[in-house]
Amino acid sequence: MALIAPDKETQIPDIVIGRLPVYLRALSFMHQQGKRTTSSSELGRRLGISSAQIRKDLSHFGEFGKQGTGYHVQHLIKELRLILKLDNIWPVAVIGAGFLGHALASYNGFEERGFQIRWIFDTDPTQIGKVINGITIQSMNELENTIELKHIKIALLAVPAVHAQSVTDRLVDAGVEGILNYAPINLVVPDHVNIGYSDPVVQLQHMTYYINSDDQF
Amino acid sequence: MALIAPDKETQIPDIVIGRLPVYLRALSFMHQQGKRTTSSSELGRRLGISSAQIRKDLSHFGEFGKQGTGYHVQHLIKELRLILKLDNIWPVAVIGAGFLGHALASYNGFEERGFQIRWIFDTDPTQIGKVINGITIQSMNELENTIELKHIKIALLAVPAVHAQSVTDRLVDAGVEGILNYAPINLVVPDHVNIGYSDPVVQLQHMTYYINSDDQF
DNA sequence: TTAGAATGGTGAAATATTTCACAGGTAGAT
DNA sequence: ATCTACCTGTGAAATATTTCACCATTCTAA
Repeated sequence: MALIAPDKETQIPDIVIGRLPVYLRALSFMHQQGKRTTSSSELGRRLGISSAQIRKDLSHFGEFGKQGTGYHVQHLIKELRLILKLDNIWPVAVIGAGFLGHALASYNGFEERGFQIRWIFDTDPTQIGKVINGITIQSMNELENTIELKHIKIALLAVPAVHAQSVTDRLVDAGVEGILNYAPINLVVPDHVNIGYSDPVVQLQHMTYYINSDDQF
Repeated sequence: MALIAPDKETQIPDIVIGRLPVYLRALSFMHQQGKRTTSSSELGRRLGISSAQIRKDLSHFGEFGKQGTGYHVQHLIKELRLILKLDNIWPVAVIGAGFLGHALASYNGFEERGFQIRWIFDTDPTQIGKVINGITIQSMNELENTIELKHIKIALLAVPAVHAQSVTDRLVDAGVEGILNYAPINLVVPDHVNIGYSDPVVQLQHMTYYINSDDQF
């Protein structure tokens, strides 16, 4: 009956959301360099994106710039962090303590960007109990208990492809809502669970389409 | 003068190219499972993509299916490999022998999908000469020479963010045309160079937008 | 004070991408 | 033979996304 759609699902496009972390990363870089302000055109130049797109993207969330001046770097960073729910540190679990799991647990770039690796799980009895970067490798037997007890929402999945789906099912059942999957396989999950994929081969295969393989060698 | 555009830049959308490796991965999985044929709807169900999209995507390259029957898995795999130029193995260099470089060099999933890690470079004198998975770590001093001599086209960039751009410039000058960048920074490269990004934090920050951080803890 | 250059926000237009829906075509069961 | 259930490939329609183009505003310098 309403003349205007009552609560029209004014959803912000996912593709827009996906660019925000990239903007945030570039802005943080600028901030580190001591830059106080920037503009959509400068940001766009750095990222290979049109200035109009940046302005349009940001306009979904409010008005953060000033005409003639541009954006205050620190302020925009703060706003983006808020939008992306990065105002608190997200505790993260790594599943799988192979080479990749080790690399992830050893990487110190998470904390300043909103995440902290706090748990590592593995099945291998010879790995369990070892300490990586201050974190003790736990048995997969403790997976569900720990997730539920600690309210773990985010996991990095670094197990062999054959186990990826079954481990995912366990994570989801226990309450995990975001999984970054490093196994080269597509995961099936309920709608409310967010999956990110990181398969280097998929990205390389995308590139090779555009590269001429000169058969000389 | 031609009535019909002579050679109209009938470019296939990049977004389509980007899905082909995912199709290929799923088809290879099916093949491993012993499946001989599949259909766009089955594939779509597995990947969370509409069947129409899969058919439309493939139709850019030819007619690979049969009405009523679907697609012959092995045949479609072969066609996709050809399209993506995966009929030969691409030799790949890893730049940076930290934890991540180690993990990449140690990963044995590249070869069966078209790539082989053949070189690893690092600046650290205590690392140079060490062998990872059969590959000897070389000095960055040899970077340009080796790239030119071996016609290296693809590199995995696993160096600290502060060095990522300068190393990229060196790679590009030496002839590399595809870079998968693991550093959390945007790279500026000439048009003919393909860049892929792999920054776990960017993907996690994308997810957190959709996850409720119940402040209970 | 004014002129000029730079910039953000934003409807409207232009493109790009996805989905629809259907004309064939296939295979298996009866 | 015929019926039924499935398929693909595809033009057309529907959506989604990006770009355009311009007004209002801000800052700097003369």
